[in-house]
Amino acid sequence: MVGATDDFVVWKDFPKRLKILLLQKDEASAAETKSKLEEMDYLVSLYHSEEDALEAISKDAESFHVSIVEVTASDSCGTFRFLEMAQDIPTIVISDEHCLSTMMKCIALGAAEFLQKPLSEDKLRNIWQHVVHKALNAGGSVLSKSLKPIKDTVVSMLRIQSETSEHKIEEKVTEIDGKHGCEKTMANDRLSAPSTPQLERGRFPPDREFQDVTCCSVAKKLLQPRKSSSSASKSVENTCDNSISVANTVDALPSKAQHIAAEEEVNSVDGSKTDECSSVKAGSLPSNLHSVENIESHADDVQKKKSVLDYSYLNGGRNNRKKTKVDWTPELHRRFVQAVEQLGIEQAIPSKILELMKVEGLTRHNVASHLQKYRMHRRHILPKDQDRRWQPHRDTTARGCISRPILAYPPYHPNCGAPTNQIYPVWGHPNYRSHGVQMLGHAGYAAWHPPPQSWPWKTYPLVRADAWGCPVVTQYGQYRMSSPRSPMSSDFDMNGDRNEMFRESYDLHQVEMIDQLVKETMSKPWLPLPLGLKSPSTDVVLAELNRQGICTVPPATNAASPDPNDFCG
DNA sequence: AAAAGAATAT
DNA sequence: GATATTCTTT
Repeated sequence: MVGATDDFVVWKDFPKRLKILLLQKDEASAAETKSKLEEMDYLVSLYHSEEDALEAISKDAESFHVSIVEVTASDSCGTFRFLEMAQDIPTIVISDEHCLSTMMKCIALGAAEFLQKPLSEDKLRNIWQHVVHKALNAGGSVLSKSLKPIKDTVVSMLRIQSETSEHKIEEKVTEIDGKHGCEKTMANDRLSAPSTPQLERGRFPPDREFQDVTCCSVAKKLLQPRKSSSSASKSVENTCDNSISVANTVDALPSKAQHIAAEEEVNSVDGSKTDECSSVKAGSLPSNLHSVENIESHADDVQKKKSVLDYSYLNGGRNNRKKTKVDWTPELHRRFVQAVEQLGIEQAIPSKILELMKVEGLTRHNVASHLQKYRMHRRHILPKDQDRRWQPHRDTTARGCISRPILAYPPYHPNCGAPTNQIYPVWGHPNYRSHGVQMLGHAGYAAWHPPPQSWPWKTYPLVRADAWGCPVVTQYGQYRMSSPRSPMSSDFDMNGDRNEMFRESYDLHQVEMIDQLVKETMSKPWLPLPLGLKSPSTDVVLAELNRQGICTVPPATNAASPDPNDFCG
């Protein structure tokens, strides 16, 4: 729990005592604004000149949560300058002006909002939203002291809400503002603007999807399930419906009984458990599969990332009686396999698997069905593999494969913490293609993503984690003579950025061992290759020789080359 | 009765 | 072919 390590400070009566910098030259109206704000329990520091205001900011960036500055026809430059300088503080511009270009300029310079005078109470009251917005957008490391409690507060409130509604927090948050009795959306991590249509703030990173949520109706519209495409995009795009998401923590999942009770219901008739659109949900589940905490630690990431196990079924709400198919995405399958491995073959029964998987909304039937397929597939695949596995690769007497640690692993690691496919990561099939699911999990798992229409356990090129927990090295992808790196690391490279997480948790020891194995093998070419090591194909050898400037090859070299497709002799 | 597993339907 | 559903067995 992230919150457990950090000090989790909740702002009890937020937004009271929010610190506001007020920059207004006209003394009379400044006093008026100030008193209005103070009535709402905001703490106001009034300045009459940009210099003073800027100085105050520069002295201590933490002094203010939000600033309100007035722009006038006669002096807009000062305001612009302030906006430029005060990029770190949400700034609301107020004005008598109705000049569109002035408004534009202010917004372009980063103003959070442009409010036209006279300032109504409502307009002022809601300025806190900008602070929340800021707090949620600030990355964890950048989060200032003054914003931290606000973020914590928001998280806390959302958590309460989520618990109340018995829902996982998803990435869309509605009903933040009960006062207006309408739904505001935090879709893509933003709060809608308080009072006037809000333009995208120039200071936000440009990669954010522009989503101009300006009023309740729009927000609601955005949250409408897209009914027409129930089968087309069943996977991750929608959140207003039943979702199979990770029941991440015990507290998020009140009781096992409830979980099991819920199991068979989620997809059935009554949607009462899942009051979908008003639910508070948090996506962004990186590999560790936590939910609420991610609001804290990844609030800035929340917007784009989709829960890896966010199986959102269109139309899955109360009206839809038809069960929707479970999309056994790689992540879901990975959890399945992990559960199966953890249980061992004898104990791997649907109910237990389901329990271990901790995937909300998934039913025992779903698991049973998948298990059936899984077993059938295994039955089909395994005999071959076993043959292959025990088939001697040339001469195994000299370099028995069994003595190689990497080649002979205990078939099953109960509760070892790291699932076998984490220890023996595999990577994607060259044809690997994610169908729209952003793989946030362990990169090793990413490779479990079955290439379309195929099961993952038979397609990855390097290491095959046995479906029942006995990973077997079957084939090395590329053998590079010039750089005797571990074949794993060479494949890392091909895997791009997914490797970051992978690298992190991958057991370096294994890599070293393989590295050593490869080195040894290369240094003693007269010995037979250990099982799992494959001699380089003719093409690779020729290419490498060519690369090294050797263009003529004696015929004998060619003749000795094995069939590139035959990895085990 | 409930769960698992197999067979069958979609 | 993948998954749901139904049937049969435990």
